[in-house]
Amino acid sequence: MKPKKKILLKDIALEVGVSTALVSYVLNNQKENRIGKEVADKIRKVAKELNYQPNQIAKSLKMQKTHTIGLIVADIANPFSSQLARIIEDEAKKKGYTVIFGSSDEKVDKMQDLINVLLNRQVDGFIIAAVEQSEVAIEQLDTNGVPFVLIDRYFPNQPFPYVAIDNYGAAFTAVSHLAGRGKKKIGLITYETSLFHLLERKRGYRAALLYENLEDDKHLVHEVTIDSTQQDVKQGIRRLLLTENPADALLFGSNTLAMYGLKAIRDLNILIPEQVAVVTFDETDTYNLFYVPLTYIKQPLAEIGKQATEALLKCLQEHQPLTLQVNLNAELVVQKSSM
Amino acid sequence: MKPKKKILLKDIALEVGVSTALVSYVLNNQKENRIGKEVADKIRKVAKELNYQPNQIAKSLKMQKTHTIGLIVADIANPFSSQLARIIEDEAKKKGYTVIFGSSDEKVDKMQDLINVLLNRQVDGFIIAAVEQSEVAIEQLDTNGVPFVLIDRYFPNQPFPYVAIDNYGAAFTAVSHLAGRGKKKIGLITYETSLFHLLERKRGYRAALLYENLEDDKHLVHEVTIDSTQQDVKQGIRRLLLTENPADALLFGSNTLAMYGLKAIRDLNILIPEQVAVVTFDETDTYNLFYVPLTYIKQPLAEIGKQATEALLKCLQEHQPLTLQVNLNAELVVQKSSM
DNA sequence: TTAATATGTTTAATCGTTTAAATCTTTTTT
DNA sequence: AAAAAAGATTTAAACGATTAAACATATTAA
Repeated sequence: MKPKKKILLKDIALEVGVSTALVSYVLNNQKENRIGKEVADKIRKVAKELNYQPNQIAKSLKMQKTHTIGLIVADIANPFSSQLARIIEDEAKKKGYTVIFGSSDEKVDKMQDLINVLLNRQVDGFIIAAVEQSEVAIEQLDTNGVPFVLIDRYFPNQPFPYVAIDNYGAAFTAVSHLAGRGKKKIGLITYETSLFHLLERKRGYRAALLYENLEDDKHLVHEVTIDSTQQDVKQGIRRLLLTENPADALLFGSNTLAMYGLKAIRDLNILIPEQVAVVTFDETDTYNLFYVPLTYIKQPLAEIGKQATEALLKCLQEHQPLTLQVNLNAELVVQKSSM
Repeated sequence: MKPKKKILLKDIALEVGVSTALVSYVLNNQKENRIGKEVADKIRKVAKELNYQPNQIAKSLKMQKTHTIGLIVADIANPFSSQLARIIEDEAKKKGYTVIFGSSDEKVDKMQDLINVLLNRQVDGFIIAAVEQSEVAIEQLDTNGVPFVLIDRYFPNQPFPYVAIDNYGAAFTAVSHLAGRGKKKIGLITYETSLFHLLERKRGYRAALLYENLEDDKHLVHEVTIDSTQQDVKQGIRRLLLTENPADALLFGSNTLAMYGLKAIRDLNILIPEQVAVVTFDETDTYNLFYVPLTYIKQPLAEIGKQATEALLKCLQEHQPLTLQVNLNAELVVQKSSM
């Protein structure tokens, strides 16, 4: 119950009968050749005996490094975010870093707020899934010399480091695949947003339609706001499928959209793939357990998380400038929903 | 590019022409009645102009409080964990705390390691989903006077604070429900573990069988190790369902088990609920999108996360001893899989 | 008028580390 | 034998905040 006394450098110094400086040098393996072998051993022994655990806060203050990185995602409860978080956690731990996270809920001000809080806590760098309208916030980080890597989302005309996928290519491949299966009216359900990665998905979708000589009808695209609900998506499904000339295939722009959309499709008793073929972005367990296994665009989350973390930590440790701008390939996993 | 100079208390003091002490007093609203109105205003104005952001590390060192809590879950990538994480994040933020998380992968040594790392970082307290064999580690926290609250899992014979559900009752209700639907051979797929919450589920299952006058056959229970895979669970499904006298209902002890189990059931072309009724612990979106909506035991995650966080922070802020031991009720959401 | 009190601000120690510079010893070189 | 070099350790100043205690000065009380 009574907080046990924390062992400090001072305690070891006292026990061994030397100065704290010497203890510090020894425990950090510095000035190795200058320090007496016996004293060094004694210090190490006592440190172990007393189970000395350095106070990282004090260390951080002095060293101006916290060995902490800030992770800002849209919503840690979303599997896409939490899977990335797990990878980043592991990668960070390997290098002795810990992760503080926060969810922005796709709101700039929440994101800005998180950045501020984490900066006050002196995180050494950030990994950020940037939200709409957050370019200024990111720019500010950049001008202030705070190291960061963007993941998933990025800004096309900015030199900011990022790791993402080739969203254009992924959407293009998906639509081509559907066209190859004889689909003529391929719909897209996505967000009404200026987020570049989503625009790219739309651009890929359009380009593929053009390439495949398919109709690029405005009515085949349904956009919902980024914080929309089950109902809003259901509305879109109705619009695209319950009409005299319905879409014969659908591409969902995110896992959440697919989630809502599939629920709506099932509730409306529309059959996949007989009545409508379906392809979606992102992978969730759901897609394999759905009554018909779903064709999906599998993002290389492990690769994204790893590259982002590695680059950031390398920058932090070796003081190199961050320059990576990576677009990884996403894999189209073809299952029954688009056959 | 060049790190912009961070504004310190000293800078404000210099600008206003007073001591840092005074600045600190003003910005922390201390000694209010003792401080000259004009100076105070000037200090506040300059602080705002220079956009002063206090260095939390320095503050933490001095105050011996980091306003950070450590969250240890089994795996942040698991929706169960990440949903809890989100709630805890929000609750913590409300009170000005941030969260550092780590995944234990159900391993004691990883958990112990995380505790050590986070303690070194001087987290003020912990929220922990304890793993098997971790009683000693938790006891140690307790004797060292480190505040913590356990979630989901807990130790029955220990006075440690926790927030969990009534696992016995939940399992009992689920099995009763199945019995009420006329099921006679109700199987259980769970982990081979000494984790109390899982034992409670098994106990609830058994008690309900007894209560309903149903056979309590060892062959109806299949246990897999806590780090088992899809294959191991499939094995269990085979054992319980592909036999001359198969189970006519199944209760899954966790979301991961259900995930694996359902995949196996589908792959084996066994029909739910015609051939086997299914109820599972935990909620995931999957369960609603599965070809037949699943009956599941819905844990009040928001309530768990909130109560745990609130209690912990209250303890931290008001220095009250932590005593809560809460078992919340879980709700059985009946859907088609058990009809 | 002097002492006591109230008001406003500063001084300086502190939190637990790190580390450049100083100090003291011993050994080597000349 | 003195000077220089090498070896071992300590001193003391940081890091950026907080805060008890000290210090002025102005006001009130006696």
